[in-house]
Amino acid sequence: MLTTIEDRRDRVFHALADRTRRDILRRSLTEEHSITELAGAYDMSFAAVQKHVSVLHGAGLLKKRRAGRRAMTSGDVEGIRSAAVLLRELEDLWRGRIARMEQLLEADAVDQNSLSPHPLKSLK
Amino acid sequence: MLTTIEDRRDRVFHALADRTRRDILRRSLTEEHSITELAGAYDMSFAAVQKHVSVLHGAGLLKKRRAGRRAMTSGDVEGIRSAAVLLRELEDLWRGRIARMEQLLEADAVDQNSLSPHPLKSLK
DNA sequence: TTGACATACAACCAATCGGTTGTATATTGG
DNA sequence: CCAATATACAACCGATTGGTTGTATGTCAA
Repeated sequence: MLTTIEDRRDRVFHALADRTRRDILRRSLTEEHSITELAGAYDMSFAAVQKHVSVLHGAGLLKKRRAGRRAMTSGDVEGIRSAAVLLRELEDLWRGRIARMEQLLEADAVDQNSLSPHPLKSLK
Repeated sequence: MLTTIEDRRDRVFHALADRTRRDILRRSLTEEHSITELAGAYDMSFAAVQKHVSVLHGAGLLKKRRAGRRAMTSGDVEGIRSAAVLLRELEDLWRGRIARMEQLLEADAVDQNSLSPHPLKSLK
């Protein structure tokens, strides 16, 4: 099964796109919980919470550990960091645009007689 | 329309959970594009790309501007930051830095606004 | 040993998602 | 003016999502 960076990003952001899962993640980051414990906090069935835990686990946001008959879940901060890395990359891209705009403004200040359309559209 | 913080987080992470939308966002963060320009980059219909742009716009990740018959889109970094803020909060939770504050917040868990991260199980 | 408990998982369902095609409307260039 | 262009939007479709119930299995405690 070839799972790419983009596949994992899909899964991480999808897992974070549900408030129940975000809440489960919050609880699991502060302390370890069994699924039954977690299920007691929400107005839904045990199986539904179990599925949410499974989605978080599949995204690498939760770690699971067996303790007798209980399945203990705790947060895995690496998955969160992988999402933060992408957001940081996007912000850097945006900052790069600002840098380019400043460069263009300097260029325009030097060459004010150019009648040609703006050279930004030349990509692709 | 009562759109809470958690509603917006749902929309932001959902918008980011699709690689085509992430790519549109990357392009729009570096420079402004019309929807037709964007659509030319992907192996799908104009309408499909139009929907992706709409999802990104609804999540506050894209700004739209009318230029004659063209709809120009550019990235809005504030939406990205709002996602980054949540991730940072989760990391802080993991470090246990605001565990004590969490306890304080549990005192008024009745409050349904943004401070309550999840609609708690109904206590009838 | 034997219920009661905790989990796993399958089957099912309505709603949403990501895509399509088709149609309508506004704007532009020649 | 008029044809080409750019967008908007509705209707539809198969797949996925988020939930349910039901069943099976392993583990603990009395």
